[in-house]
Amino acid sequence: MRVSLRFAALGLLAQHPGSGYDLLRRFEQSMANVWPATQSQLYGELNKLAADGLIEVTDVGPRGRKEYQVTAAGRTELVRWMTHPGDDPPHRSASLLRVFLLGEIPPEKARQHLVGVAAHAESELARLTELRDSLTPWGDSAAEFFGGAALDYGLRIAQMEGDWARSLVSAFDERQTETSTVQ
Amino acid sequence: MRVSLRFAALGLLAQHPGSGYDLLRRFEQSMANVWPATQSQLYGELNKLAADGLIEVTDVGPRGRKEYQVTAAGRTELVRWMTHPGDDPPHRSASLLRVFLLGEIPPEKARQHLVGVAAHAESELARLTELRDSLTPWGDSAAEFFGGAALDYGLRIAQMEGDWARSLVSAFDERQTETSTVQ
DNA sequence: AGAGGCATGTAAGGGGTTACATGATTTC
DNA sequence: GAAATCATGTAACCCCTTACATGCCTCT
Repeated sequence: MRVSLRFAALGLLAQHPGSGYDLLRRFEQSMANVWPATQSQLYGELNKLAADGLIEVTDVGPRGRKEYQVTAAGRTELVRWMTHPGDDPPHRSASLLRVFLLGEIPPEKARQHLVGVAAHAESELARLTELRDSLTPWGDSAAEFFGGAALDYGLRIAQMEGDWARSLVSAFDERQTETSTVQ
Repeated sequence: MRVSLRFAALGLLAQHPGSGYDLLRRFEQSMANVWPATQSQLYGELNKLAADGLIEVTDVGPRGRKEYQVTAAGRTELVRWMTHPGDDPPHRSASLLRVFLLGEIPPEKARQHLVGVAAHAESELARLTELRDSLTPWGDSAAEFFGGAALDYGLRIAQMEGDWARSLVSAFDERQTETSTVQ
């Protein structure tokens, strides 16, 4: 059983109970960079989780609002998933695919693309740095600690991607001058 | 129109014509780390690409083998996709999701998991280093250059992930001693 | 009374995986 | 002749996205 939105939702509910609507906003805010989810999908998954007994409705409020809470079975299942990796969906990166195929387009455009990748990495780095600095520095719960760790991962990726793209542009330019002088 | 296997297949065919069967092996070998694809999906996509006129059958061999080749329209479409990013599927990382939710499992298990992440990064680094060193060093075509660049990206990711996981373990240990002494 | 937010749901379609199915050709 | 490999395809199922649909509650 693959399924990761399942565990994303289960995990967020484990951090704090709430309704689908509540959860949706938490997906948009804290989790958007790790595991984005749409409204439609989320409601469906919550019903499945409830049907499987991993979460339960503890209260029904105005407008049919359902307050969800993780059950004991749900916690067990969450721990099981978290401590048993190996069944994750494979990584796919469209941006890396582009680079892989960059030899198939005119060199000029290829170079241009790489410069764009570097620029994008820099803006991501800026965005995430700003996000980190805007975070409440007094938070020291476990959830905030690991949320910060995930953010740090993003920052390191952005940094690395910028370094990589810039070094690639250099290597590309060297390569181009080489081949043109050989001819 | 999202669709990336489409362009992965189109791009590989642009590098070199061949049959679905040929392509499948190239997916398993050179492209497995960038954009994995299954046999089933690939044959379906090739038929769609042919129906859309982006590739064409140039020859039919034994066992109904179809030799495919990229058309002019296909090249145009490939260049368009590569130079116009922005419609890529969102990034989802199950392993990062696990870290994000690590506060929901017992600290001991959380730490254990992080150590495992560091170990995995190290073995990935070793695997990719070996792969790089086994590559034909005399290759200097554009495709090989950019293939090497993609591989370098993977190496940098592995390196970064190891650094990150190790620093996280340190921070986690500090945090644990802090809270235990405060009590 | 109307606007905006709260709250949940369904339907259609695309992309991906697994499993099943079939047959031709080459190799030993 | 048997086994391995070549070669393509179909069917069922799951995950995700977009769009549509519906109604309630609060605030002004």
